[in-house]
Amino acid sequence: MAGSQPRPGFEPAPPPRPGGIAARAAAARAMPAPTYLDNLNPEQREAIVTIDGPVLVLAGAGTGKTRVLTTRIAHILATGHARPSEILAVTFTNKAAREMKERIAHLIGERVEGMPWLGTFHAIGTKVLRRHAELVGLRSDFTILDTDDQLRLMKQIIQAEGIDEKRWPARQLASFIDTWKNRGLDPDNIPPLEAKAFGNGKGGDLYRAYQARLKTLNATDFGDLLLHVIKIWQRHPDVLADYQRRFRYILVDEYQDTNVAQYLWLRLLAMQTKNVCCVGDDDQSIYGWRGAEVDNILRFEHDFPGAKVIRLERNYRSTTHILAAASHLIAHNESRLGKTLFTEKNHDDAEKVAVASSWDSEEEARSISDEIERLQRDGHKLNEIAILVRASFQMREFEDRFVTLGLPYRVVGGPRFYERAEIRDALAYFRTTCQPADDLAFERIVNVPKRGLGDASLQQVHGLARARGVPLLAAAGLIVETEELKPKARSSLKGLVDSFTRWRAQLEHMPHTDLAGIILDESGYTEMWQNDRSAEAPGRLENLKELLRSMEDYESLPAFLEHVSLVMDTENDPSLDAVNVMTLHSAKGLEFDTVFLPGWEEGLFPHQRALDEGGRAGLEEERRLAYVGITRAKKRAQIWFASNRRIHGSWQTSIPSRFLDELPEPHVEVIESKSNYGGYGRSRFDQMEPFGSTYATPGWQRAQKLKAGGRTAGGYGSSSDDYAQDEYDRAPGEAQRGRFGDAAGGRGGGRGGFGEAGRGFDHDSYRTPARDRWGNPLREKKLGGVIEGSLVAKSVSTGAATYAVGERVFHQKFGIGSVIEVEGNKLTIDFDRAGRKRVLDSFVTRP
DNA sequence: GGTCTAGCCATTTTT
DNA sequence: TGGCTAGACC
Repeated sequence: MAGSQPRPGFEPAPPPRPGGIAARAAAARAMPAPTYLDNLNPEQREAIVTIDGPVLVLAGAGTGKTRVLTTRIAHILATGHARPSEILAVTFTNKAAREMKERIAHLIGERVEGMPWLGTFHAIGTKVLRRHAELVGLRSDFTILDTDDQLRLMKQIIQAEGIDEKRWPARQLASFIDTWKNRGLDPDNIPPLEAKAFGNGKGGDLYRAYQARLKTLNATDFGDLLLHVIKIWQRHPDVLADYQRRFRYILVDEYQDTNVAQYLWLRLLAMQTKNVCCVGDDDQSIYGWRGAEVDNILRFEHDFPGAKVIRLERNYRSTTHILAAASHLIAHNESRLGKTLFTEKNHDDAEKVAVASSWDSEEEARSISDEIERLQRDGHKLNEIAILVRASFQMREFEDRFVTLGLPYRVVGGPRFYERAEIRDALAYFRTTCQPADDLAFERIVNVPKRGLGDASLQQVHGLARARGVPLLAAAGLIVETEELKPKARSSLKGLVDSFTRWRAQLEHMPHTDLAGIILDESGYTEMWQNDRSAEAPGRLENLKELLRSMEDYESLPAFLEHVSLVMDTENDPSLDAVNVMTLHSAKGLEFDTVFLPGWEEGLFPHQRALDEGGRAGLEEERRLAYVGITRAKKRAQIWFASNRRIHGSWQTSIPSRFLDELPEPHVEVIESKSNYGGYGRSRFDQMEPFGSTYATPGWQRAQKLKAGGRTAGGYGSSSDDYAQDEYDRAPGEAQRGRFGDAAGGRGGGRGGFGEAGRGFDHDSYRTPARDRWGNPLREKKLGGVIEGSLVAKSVSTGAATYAVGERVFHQKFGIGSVIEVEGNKLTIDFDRAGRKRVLDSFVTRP
């Protein structure tokens, strides 16, 4: 798990006696009766009890996947087949790992503490890599760069290669390299054609240069956490054998999301014992675009001959209608292993899956929030309601609406705590303190707060660092002893260098939380935000406090930094009752009583780009996304589409998603539009050109139906865009109304009018004005990048030339002069025009 | 070295 | 439409 400290050495497991008498006896004492096997269905039980040999568990949505995984672990432990430290359990997200830990703890008690190898691929990769870092030319205290650092590094490399940054943006290179790493390719074995596809054929070289830079920085990116480990295992069979022996049982969650690198990683480990259990659902593979290989799951039986495949199809989550809708839809996909979910519960009185339309996206937001208020009045918890969108821009209208209504909501996903500028700045200070060689961190904060250290000064430091082959901080330490920099820059840089020296000295002697506070205060960083008059400054200070608080859970600053680089998520406050707003992607694995699925329109869902770039495979992945969306619902699912949507600022007429017609009639109820605009397409309907008509046709039929029934309702004022009207609508005392059609008629019941508009508005707990989210995101400070091939670089001699007293030398800034004194690499020179100066030898040349 | 403005681009996201 | 970036300008 993340947060683990690098441990020196590798403790090999004592002689294993799987299922031995002693082991069983010990287990029997701790675990008198295996109650954990109660209340399981036959398939689940089989998936749990079949512990030897390869097993693939195809677990449909809501079939108890996590339960199987955790119980399986409990079973392995209880039967004495392995000890906690001999089980490797891999997940994709920290959240999943955390949940699994909790649930195992619940099952078997405290012994979960002894499961050191339960974690994400990356956390486990880090742990392995720290033990063997030297085998790939790193030190065990390497840093893990995040995407922001990577990008800056790539920018520097692109510049250094003299490539036009505009034509070849660093982002694109980052995505190339990411893709290569996902596929387990290092610079030496990328396909030549791909290597040439970037930067005038220099793609491969840039990748190589990037890796080289990482090594000198003693750093890795996320991909390396897997790749380096694969390399180590491939090149050092003895090391691999150690791990193969250690991990008697391997479990993998969300197997459909593994990429090639992760697959290779797993295969190396599992080769020996073959006790590998992969749990996944090919129908929920929605991460193909970031390298996930559905093939891994489709090929499992081929890769592990004799594998047992167990299907979990008994669904415990949703009603018959919801399951039928989802199943019918997903059956339109061709590449799948095939599963059919069913439920044994009787849902006679359950609601059918609702399909509704609106005139535009604004009305969609209004209608859905009306419906949510209705549910709330009927006693439903907001926490049990979710709005799942395809793309995050769709959230805005909902947020606006919720703010207007004072309806509590939370955005799940979104910008994360550790990605906020102030948090990253603070972390950069801590990183530089712990890791004086962390140039990227140093660069980030060298002029934050402003210290008058701009590009020009930084270039000097960079030039020297490169010439000497030392980190920036060290170079800064050297340069401030000279007169290279302007006096102002020099003294402020000296101040910073001295501070870091001081903080570093305190690292050992002071509680790390105290030190962190001192660093932020002494550096002037806290003060910078205190003096900032902008609206977000208080929030940022609060975030910094929160950062210091969260540090208390870790034993040292380095331990905390490791945690941060691997765990980028923050928990939402579940105690607050609020509507959940998120993308379909981030909804995977969650469930809610009621799910709203807005924006089912061609081009948005399925997304045009998925179709353009992915063809049929792209369409199928979109369909799986739809499947994921529907199966999140326990009791109620409502699908919406708007006839008009604003895209990139201009209004566009849209066609209902083809997925709508892939739903089964008997389980779907078409809901009348409440809008007095007339539901789908009164006027627009006739205007619509059959563009993309092959796709449009199916949706057409649905559109006709909706048109037929779409104009009836229209409560008063429901169509008003007018804010005042809106508030008026909210006056109490409106009569009962039917389920959907007249929801807008008045939001009377529960919430009053004006006075309560802000009720439950807790600024700390959920997002307030939508502006905050969209108008004020993480503005990063721009720091001077590295300038290669600049004037400075030219004036820097590469070797450490030595000069003799009396020798004539040339300095870029001060001109010609005579060496007066030589003290190591520091020269005192009488310049003909500039007078006597102390400079570093690498800044002068022989004329 | 900081601020202003024109031009570009615009799914999905974890580690 | 609007947010972000790079480069011009003060």
